[in-house]
Amino acid sequence: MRRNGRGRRTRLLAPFFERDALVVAREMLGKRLVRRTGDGERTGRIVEVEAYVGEDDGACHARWGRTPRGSILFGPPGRAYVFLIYGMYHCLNFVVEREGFPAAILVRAVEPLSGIEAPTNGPGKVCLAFAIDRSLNGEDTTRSKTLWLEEGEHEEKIATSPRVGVAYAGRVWAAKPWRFFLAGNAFVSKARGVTRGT
DNA sequence: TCATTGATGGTCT
DNA sequence: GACCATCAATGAG
Repeated sequence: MRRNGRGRRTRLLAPFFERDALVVAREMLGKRLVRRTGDGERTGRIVEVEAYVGEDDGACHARWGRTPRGSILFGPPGRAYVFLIYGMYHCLNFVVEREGFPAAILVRAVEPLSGIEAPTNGPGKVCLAFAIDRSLNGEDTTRSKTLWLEEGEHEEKIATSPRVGVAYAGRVWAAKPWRFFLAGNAFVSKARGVTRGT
């Protein structure tokens, strides 16, 4: 477990998130996702993410501008963006880049470390296993007592592929290699056709 | 192994 | 009214 000089685990703060989305996406791999509830603490290593970048990105929820749902994306970095998808699952993102520029990193898969009993190899399953729903939308993870990221490492190589489930975004945006995952990690999602990367 | 489908409700034009 | 950053179950080959 990575700890700072006083033996505490090190939380990721605004400067980490307030950078180029693709850089943050890569660096989020291996970091520790922490969720604290009345049931105790659940933690896991992030092994797969996707980047959604700007109003021009045909797959980003900011593509219509500042709609009620997407307004969180325009806010300060480090906040959680949680939305309901297909009427029954939630997706967890971390808002990145400077305030005013809409971008977020989707957490697609996690390797369980503690307190986890359900599978976490997919964005909907991560939210189920970590008890994450829309009540956490807008949560400031740089200060939150219930949801945040901590420092962490990985030795695996980083692989990339197009993002999953965004064919509607058009040829250009759907083809962007903005899915990042740890090559060979058993907890990466089993999305068809895009599980192999470089 | 691969492709297809149903569940289910919020959010968009 | 159509669509969707998902998932598990189903059935064909």
